[in-house]
Amino acid sequence: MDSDAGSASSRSSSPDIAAVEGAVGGYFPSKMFQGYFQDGRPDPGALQPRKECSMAGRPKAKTREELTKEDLQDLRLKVNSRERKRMHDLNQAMDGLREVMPYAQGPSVRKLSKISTLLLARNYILMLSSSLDEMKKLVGEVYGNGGGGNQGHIPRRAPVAQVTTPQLPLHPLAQSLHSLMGATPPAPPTAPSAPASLSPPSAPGFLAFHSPLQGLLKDPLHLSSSFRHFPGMPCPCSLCQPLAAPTPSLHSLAMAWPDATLFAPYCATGPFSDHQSSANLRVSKMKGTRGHTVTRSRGPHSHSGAVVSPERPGRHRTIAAWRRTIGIGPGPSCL
DNA sequence: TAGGCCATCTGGTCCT
DNA sequence: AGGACCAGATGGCCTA
Repeated sequence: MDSDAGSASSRSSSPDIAAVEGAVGGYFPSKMFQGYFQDGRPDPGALQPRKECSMAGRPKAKTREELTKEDLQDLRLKVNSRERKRMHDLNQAMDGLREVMPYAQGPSVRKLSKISTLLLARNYILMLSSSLDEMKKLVGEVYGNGGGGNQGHIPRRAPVAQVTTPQLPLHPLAQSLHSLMGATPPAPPTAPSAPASLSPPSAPGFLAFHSPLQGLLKDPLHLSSSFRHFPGMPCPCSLCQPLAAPTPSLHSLAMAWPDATLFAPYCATGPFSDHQSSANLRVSKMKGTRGHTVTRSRGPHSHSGAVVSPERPGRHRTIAAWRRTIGIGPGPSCL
C-alpha cells in the first residue's frame, strides 16, 4: 500500500524548501538558488560513499532481466515517489511565487492556479519594468533639466508624494505618479509604514499596498485582517473601487483591475478569452477547505495507495463571481 | 453535467 | 545504471 517507499531518497531535483523559506520573507533571493545548487542538487560526493558501501556489501547488481517482479515493483514505487517529490517541490516553488505576487492572499482567498500564477508573474514583471522605465524618465525630467547643480541627487528626503505638492506645477507623469503615491495616505512621522511582511521586498515603493489598518477601515466587508491590498488588484475597499479604462499610464496601472493590466495579454490570447473564467482568479470564502493537507488516493494507479498529502483546492469562484458577491461593477470586457 | 484544475502514475528520453 | 525531466493518461473535486 505504501508507494512512498522512495521517500528517503537522498536526491532531489528541487531547491531545498527549508532554505528557500528561511530566506527573508520567503522571497526569491539568491539564497533560493544557493539552496538549489548547494542543497537541492545532487551531491556526488555525498552519494559516493554510500554507493561504495552498498557495492562492497552486496552482490553485483541485477540486470533488468534479472529483476524479479518484486524488484520491478519496488523500482516502480521508488520512481513514483521521486516523481511525486519532484512535483511537490515544483508546487512549493509555485507557492513561493504566489507569495510574492501582487494579489490578495489570506485564508479566505483562493490561491491562483498554476497557469494564472505564471501569467501574472510574467505580466507583473513587465509592468514593473515599464514602471521603472517611466520612473527613470520622470526623474530625469524633474532633475535632469534643473541646471542649478542639482543634478544627480535628490534635494530632499521627503517622499515623492510630498515632492509633488499642489504648489508645484506637475508634469503629467508626475501627476500619474502622484496618483499612485496618493493611494497610500502619508503616515504620521513616527508611525511605521506598512509592515514589510505585507509588501514584496523588492517592489518599488509606489507599488506598495494600503496599510492594513487603512484596508481594514476602508474594507466594508472586513474580508480578513490578512487580506492584502494591492494597487490594481481586485479589492473591495473604497480606494480600489474606481475602474479605470485600461491605458498604459502609471495611473491606470495602479487603478485598473489586474485582468485589464496584468492579465491583459492572457485575456487577449489565452484560453480564457471566452467567458467568465478569463482571469482565472479564484476567490474562496470557504474556510477550512483551502490549504488543508489531506491524505487521499487518486488517479488510476492509486492501488499503490499512500498518495502523499496533496493540497486540495477549495471552492472555486471566478473573479466575476467575486465581483458580484461584493457588489462591484463589471470589469473590463475581457471578463 | 461539462469544463477546469489538480495529483498521481507511467513510460520514454536524456544526461551524468 | 540511476536519476531528472517530460508528456500522456486517468480520475477526483469543484464551479457554473
